[in-house]
Amino acid sequence: MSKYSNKDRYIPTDIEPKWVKRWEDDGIYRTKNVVEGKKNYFALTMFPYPSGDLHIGHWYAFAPADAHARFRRMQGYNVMHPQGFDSFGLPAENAAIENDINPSEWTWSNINNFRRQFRTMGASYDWSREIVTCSPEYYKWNQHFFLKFYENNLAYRASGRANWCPQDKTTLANEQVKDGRCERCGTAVIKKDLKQWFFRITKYADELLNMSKIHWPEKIKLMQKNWIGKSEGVNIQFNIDDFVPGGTIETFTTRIDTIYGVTFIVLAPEHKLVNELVQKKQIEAVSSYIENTNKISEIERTSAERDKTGVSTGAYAVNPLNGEKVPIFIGDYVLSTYGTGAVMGVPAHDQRDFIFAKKYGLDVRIVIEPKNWEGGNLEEAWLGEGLQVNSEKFNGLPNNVAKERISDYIENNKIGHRTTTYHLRDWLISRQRYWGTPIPIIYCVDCKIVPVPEKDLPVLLPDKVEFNQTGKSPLTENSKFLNTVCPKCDKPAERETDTMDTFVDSSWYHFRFMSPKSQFAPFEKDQVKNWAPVHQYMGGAEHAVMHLLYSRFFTKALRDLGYIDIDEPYSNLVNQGMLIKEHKKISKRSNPLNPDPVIKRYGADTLRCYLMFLGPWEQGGDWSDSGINGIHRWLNRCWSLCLRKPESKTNNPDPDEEKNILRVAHLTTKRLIDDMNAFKFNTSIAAMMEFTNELSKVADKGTISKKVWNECINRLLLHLAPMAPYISEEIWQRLGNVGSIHLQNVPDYDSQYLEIENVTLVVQINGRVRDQITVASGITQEDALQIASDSEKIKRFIDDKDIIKTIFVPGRLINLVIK
RNA sequence: GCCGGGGUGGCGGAAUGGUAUACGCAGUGGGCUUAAAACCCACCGACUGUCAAAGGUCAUGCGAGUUCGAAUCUCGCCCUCGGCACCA
Repeated sequence: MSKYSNKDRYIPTDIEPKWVKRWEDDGIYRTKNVVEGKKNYFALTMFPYPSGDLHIGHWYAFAPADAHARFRRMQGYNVMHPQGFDSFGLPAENAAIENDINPSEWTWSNINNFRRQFRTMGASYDWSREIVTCSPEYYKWNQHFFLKFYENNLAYRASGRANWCPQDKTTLANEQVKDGRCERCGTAVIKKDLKQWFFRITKYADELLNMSKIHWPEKIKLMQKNWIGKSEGVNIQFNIDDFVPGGTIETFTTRIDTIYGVTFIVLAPEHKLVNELVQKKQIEAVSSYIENTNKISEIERTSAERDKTGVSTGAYAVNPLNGEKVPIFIGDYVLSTYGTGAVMGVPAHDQRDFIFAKKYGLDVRIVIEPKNWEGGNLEEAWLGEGLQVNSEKFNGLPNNVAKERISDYIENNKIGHRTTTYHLRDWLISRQRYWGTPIPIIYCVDCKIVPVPEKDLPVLLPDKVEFNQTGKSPLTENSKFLNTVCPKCDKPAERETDTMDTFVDSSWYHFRFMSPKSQFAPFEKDQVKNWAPVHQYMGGAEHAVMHLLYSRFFTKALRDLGYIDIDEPYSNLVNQGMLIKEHKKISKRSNPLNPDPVIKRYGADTLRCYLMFLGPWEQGGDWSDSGINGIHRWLNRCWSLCLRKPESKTNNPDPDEEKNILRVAHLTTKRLIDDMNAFKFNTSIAAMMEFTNELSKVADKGTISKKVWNECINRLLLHLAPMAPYISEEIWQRLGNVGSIHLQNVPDYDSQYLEIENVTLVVQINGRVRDQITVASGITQEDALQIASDSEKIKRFIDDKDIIKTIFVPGRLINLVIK
């Protein structure tokens, strides 16, 4: 028989389920919209897609975020920390195709599973605010916004070459193509000509570049800036009247100062003037070149390492500044989607043009004088600054001055104009898939594009469809859905069968949490006033130029449509890093890490704390199977330390020991508050461990009074509560406290306790530590020098030497510079 | 190629101009136990030194520099992990 009954031991599996139920019954995490005397604080994590199970990556994202939200709650904020499910999307549909199950059933069963597993985690979510994007109550509002966007020219339908994923059989937005591959499945993306729906995000390109109102990691802001890719330059027209009567080729350049160095023009093979320009003897070469271009993959085509190729059209264009005729080529290194789809070739000052010119024996004419140039040929393009040469009346000007003068000249003579181009494209939202929000549009032979009237929303997604994988939306084959009547003329008409990109769902979900049950509006204005913008957003960096960009766009669009009056969705953003295991990526097959056995063995508190302890959250961490033992041992120590029998405490305290333990206690509080504010969970826990180590040292010595001891224990528990909600609550209750620990306030520190009488001063000789002396903390430099030079260890060094300088850092060190 | 994060004991990591290696893991020795687990105590960068110590030297990717003093600041490299990449 064990000395202790189970009642006295820390058995996580006994206490954890009990508290989940109790917290839920008492509704302690239910958030009121307004609480007198408290500031609102909206803590949000990027909501999950409900795949099979809540895996360790979810835990790593959500548990520390929950601890932070709990910490803010205990600091006295009225915290809303909601959770929901981003539940439209391909996996459900793919599961349906593979296993012949209904996507809706599959999704809802996963959601139920997630709900259960989230409860195990002990997160402080307000489940009464849960939202599920695949429910009609939610996606109705996607449709509503679509219609508003359409009315206000923020949504439009256009045909063009769209990114197409042959595996997922749908189009993709530019942001969802990474390295020429589908961001989801990694399949090489091809181009397909299709009529698609777009959101006009480019309207906000400039405003999206302004990030003065968001406190986000520099990295994310930079990624967005690069993605938007603003560049200022000039569109200039080259006359091609000899070949196309009255025609011109417009090229975009950021280097108009190099206009006199143009020795050729290159058009993208898709450029609309190619057919008109191509000369008889070049027809065959040009068409076979275009054919080849269409054959190669997008990855290959956009690879920078690839040879630059092209073919002459046989036509010439006239440089409007010097009247020179230059040959026109087509080449696939010129992209039809950027600028005007045509570039002026300046081999002397652009490396790509240089390579192209060398390959096809074209002239290289220097117009900006390179540094140390002696008139010889170039080995590579000169990209630096310099004075204009070979540039007629602009000769001798610094090129950045010439840039402005030449631009003025071009505008005055109406041969072109200053312009700005962006890498950012409009957001393609059509998806040829079933499991998403139906786009609320009807096509009528007479009335053309007709929006579904607001009163007919939601356009419900039909329950049953056939998955024939034709590359068209499965809704196309559901005649009941497809066939309808025109709302305008009542004649038979057809519905749009594409569904929306699921990033539409997540672009405004944070607003829905504010009034999740609202039936007559997507969200209530009053609640937006109470809660927006999200004070603290937390999630992975992989969404930098997808969700986080779309969401900012949506906020600005909704503002302009009068729904809200804020400019940004998320004021503060923190990205967690990646969790790896024993130096390798975690993978279901090769390096698995399933949370379930961990919880069974150690409990959720241990798992939560270990995830926070194993490294700095923002940088990611390395899980070790043995490392978790340390956290479990520590929680066990906390348990026995806090629940010691009162007999072991003394009535004859030692004032010095008490002073010291109170100093450590208050120092722990200071460290904890600072570290939690900075999301440094690892050092927060280390601080608490040091505190428990100190408490252990004095626990049996009988030098601490009951009063001081209890003060320390309470302080420890209140700091532990956000990280380990179960064990702290259990101990709190066993100690006879009334009310949940999670409704208490975090104690502050009192700096009077931090002061100490004596400090250890390091004595250095020439910057090297030679001794340590204990002195009064307020000691003067003179006294410190006296004590230091009396020390035997120091005497050895300074005998027969001169002290030429003394550096004194109060409370830290005294450094003697000797010669 | 460009942009960003990072490189510290056997391992995860701490310290952002002032005692490098906090905290934890692993390891070693001891206690408790019939035994094991658990738990408790002590030690734990390398080299040198000693019966033991005291002490000394070296060490934060590499090389220079600034400073009384550098993991921390500056310059130049190397490695690694992310992101972007023919954007005219």
